[in-house]
Amino acid sequence: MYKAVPAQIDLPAMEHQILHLWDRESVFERSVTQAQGRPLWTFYEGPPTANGTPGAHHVEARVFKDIFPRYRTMKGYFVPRQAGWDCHGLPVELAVERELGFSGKQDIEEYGIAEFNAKCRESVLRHVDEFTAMSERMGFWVDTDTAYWTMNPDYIESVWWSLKTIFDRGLLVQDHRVAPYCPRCGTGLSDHELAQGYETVVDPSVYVQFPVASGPLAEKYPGVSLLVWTTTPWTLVANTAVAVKPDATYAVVRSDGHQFIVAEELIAHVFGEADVEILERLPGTELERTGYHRPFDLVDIPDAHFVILADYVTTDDGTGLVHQAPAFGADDLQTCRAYGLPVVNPIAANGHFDDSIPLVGGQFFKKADETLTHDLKTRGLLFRRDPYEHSYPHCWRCHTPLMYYAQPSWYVKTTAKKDELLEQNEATNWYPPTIKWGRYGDWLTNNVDWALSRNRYWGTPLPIWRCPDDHLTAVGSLAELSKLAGSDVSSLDPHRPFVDEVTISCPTCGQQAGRVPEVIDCWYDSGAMPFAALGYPHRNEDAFHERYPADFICEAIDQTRGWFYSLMAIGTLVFDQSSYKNVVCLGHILDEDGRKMSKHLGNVLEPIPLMDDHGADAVRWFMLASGSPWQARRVGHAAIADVVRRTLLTYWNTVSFQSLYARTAQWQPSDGAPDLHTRPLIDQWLISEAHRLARDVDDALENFDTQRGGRILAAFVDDLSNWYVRRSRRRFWDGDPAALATLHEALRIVTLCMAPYTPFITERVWQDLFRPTDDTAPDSVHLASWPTSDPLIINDDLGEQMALVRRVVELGRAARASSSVRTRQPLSRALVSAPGWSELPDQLVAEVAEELNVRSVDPLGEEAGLVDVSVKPNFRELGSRFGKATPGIARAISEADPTTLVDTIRSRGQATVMVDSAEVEVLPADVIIAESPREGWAVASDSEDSVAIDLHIDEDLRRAGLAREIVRSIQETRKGAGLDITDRINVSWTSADPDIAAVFDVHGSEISGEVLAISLVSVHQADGFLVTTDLPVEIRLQRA
RNA sequence: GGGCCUAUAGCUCAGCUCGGUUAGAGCGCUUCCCUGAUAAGGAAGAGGUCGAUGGUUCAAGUCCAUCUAGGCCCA
Repeated sequence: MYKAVPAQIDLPAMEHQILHLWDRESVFERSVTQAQGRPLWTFYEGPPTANGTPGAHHVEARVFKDIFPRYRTMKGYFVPRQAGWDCHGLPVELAVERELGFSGKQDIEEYGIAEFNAKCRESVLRHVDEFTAMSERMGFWVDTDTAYWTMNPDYIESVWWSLKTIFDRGLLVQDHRVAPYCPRCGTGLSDHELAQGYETVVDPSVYVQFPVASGPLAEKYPGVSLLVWTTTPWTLVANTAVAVKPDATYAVVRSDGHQFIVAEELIAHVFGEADVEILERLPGTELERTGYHRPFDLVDIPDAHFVILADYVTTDDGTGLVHQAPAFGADDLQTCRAYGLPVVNPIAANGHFDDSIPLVGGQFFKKADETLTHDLKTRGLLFRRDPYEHSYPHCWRCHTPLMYYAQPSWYVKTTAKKDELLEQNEATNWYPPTIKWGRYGDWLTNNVDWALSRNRYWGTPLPIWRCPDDHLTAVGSLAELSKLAGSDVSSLDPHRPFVDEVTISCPTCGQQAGRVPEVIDCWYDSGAMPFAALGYPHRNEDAFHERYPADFICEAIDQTRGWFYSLMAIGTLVFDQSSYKNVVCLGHILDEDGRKMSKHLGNVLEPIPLMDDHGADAVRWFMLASGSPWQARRVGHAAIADVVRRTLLTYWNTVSFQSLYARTAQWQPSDGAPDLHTRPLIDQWLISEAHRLARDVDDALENFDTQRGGRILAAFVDDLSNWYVRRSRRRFWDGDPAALATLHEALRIVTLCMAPYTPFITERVWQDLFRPTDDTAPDSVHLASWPTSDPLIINDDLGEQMALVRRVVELGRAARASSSVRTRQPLSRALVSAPGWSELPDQLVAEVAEELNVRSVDPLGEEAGLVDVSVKPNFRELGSRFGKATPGIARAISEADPTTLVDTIRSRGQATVMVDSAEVEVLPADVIIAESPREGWAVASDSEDSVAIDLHIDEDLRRAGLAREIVRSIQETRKGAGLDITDRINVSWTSADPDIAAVFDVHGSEISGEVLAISLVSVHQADGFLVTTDLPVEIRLQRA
């Protein structure tokens, strides 16, 4: 027997019960272990940074990381799901710094690196628990027991091995470059970190006059100035040169009594409405070597301050003259080096101007903008100053504006492998596909070397040792290090500061070598997880080769330059093959107003409260099926509550309905049921649709399309509830085994198909309906296989016929609604005109009659003279045959007499119309024929179908309507009295109205049957429940 | 400045791959119906220049180009 399934359900409470069930019966573990030995389907879990608390966007990614492994497991694959935690990196350090109230690296060093790193480790452990709790609550099945931690020594050793491999290939090098640098964190940032942190800010943009000091122009135009534009006034202190575009035209102009040199194209941009007189035009090349007075004379920069040529200068913005500070710009450095100019950097590593510098000494670089601008103004050198809104890179975690800063750094030469990377990308399936050549491909095409090193503490130490003669030794494991060090360090914590204390003798020269001070970018850690998670190559060699590359990874779109890149880059560099084949790339989650969720705005949706409000299933369904996963989506309580109402509760109601009537009838699935072919057509239809469902959802998930699968599932649930159950209710009341068996099977299939989407409610249903009634059923829906779809059972013709039935019913309902006759009132007949109607089986015609409450439904065509015929051209057909002539022929068809045209086409199979005095043949397919009845009918039509209902009510019909009204009133009273649907009753009635007496006389047994009355007598009763009705009758009922 | 995405009803979104003459759904609103799934269900109504312009075509929400606005990413 089924378990009793209440109509009302508290979804979140039910989910907590299911969580206990899974835990008690180790369902997840069994779902994995029972699949061992089956074909492998590999999923890599991208490790969340164990820093801070999880948000709604984490839920999004995890829903997708869950559904496909569940689906593949049901499809017979072995899908190991190893969790992982990204432990290292700046975010963790920053959180700890905040906790300890530190303001920079100096504080950390005073505190002690060992102690600081111990705090970092603690912090990681704390946050991991929150992620684990969230994952469990949402039903994300991932194995946390075997989780990889990027801070574990095994993991670090694997990372070392890969770095040594890259080093040995000559692709890991140290270089001095201008790179983005966070002065607060005291470290450079890689390009993909840079990508995380662009913020729109308003900076002062200043136009500064640099008086010309030497060269021909100085003599010709005394007092003329170069007009230079910059958005980083602080770099003016280090001004070394001014660059111009060699092939651009520059102009000497006079405005307001002053003379300036500026790019001709930009005169209007610079001077606006002001009067400008052009004194001379000259190419950029002629400005070369023109000397000028620099704006600030604060630091010593010898042999500098003249105009140089550079191709990268543009005349799109500013003045066409670009200020050069080689310490603070990659382009600047390259250009100035070519002219042999010195590189002077007045700013210390902490981002503050050197104390010894006048005016700005000790100031933070950004803060100096104000001081310097003010000073320029006082000295009359500031031509103009505008606020300038642009996006400027900020540190992705601490939000400090970055400086481009010349610094030594270690690089992975990814540019040397660019072609291979592009090749690997070519072989990767992106969902959505546009990412491949769009966002990600574009990024790869513009690839720059990976700035790998960080001058920080809590990270994987760069495993390179250097001797006094600069011989470099890369070390691939602790065992290797032991050998080189001449002492056993195999149980050493490979983190700083311990590893820093290990010295080796240089294999080249024998001198003592120490480790370089840097740690590495934590994106490298996570990108190394395909092998490092298994400790490869030091351990698990077979497992690694089996599981590489992954069949599937999934993250949000912000990872294109993050994890998606680091995985592919490391895979390509180390194994010559990317580490994933399919990648699902999700859009961001926005708040209800379409804004990004952020702590600043206070619009962050906390995942656990959200799931405790609506249920994890609802949140999951929303993420998977509501809107397009690739697109940024708005999420809010209203949208999720809608999912519950529309999909989950409809499904649940159907289950509850089935349970109620199966239990009432003492029916169980093992009782057997009539052969499908002998069941009513609607049963055959439902089973056919269920098999179609299994096929189509399978296909959608095979193609990573959860949205399509969700749409199909939702449509099926709607069919199930609002058509099959609605139409078949009476059979359930009667305990018809065919109906019960049909709905049982349909529910089984839809439950299995929905299980990967909404694992909780489907598990509840499995436990209530399927597990108790089938000894062979697995203990959990998640231990079951995907339902097989039998192509022989899928009946397309029946599907189309049922679609027609539903279309006609809809029109019929509309027709009835347009009249003032209630649906409860039976009517004599409806007439239908629709293509395919005449072939419709009687059973389906009967469905229409019952649904519309009419005694017969007939084809409209039989009623000659009753109908108006209209003919419309079928453009699709005409267009393909007649092309340009289509409009004329269409007009001719519309203007022809429809009755004659249709008669001719029907009798002869074709007709002719006159177009420009030529005859054109019209075939049946060229026209759309619609028929509708004339006066006296309620009619509704759409393009091709129409339904007409005879509104004439005779005595018979009227009394049948009264009987229905009496039945309805009694049912209402039964319900109000709290009777069970199976309770039998005694009914008594009295009425002075002969009409009412006649109703009871003719319809008495029908009424009794409907309301489960064992007696129906005409006597006056004083007790019992009084039935409320507008009819002139007093009815009372009592429980029998 | 570059790349990508988006623009359809008051709101949230389908439809566009593959062009066809009445552009759909849900929510919300109004009216009505049904009621043995009932704190459900159904029907009707109001609500659309399918972002703009130009082009291709017999025919454009759909294809092409340009533009505008918003978003994401990069310079």
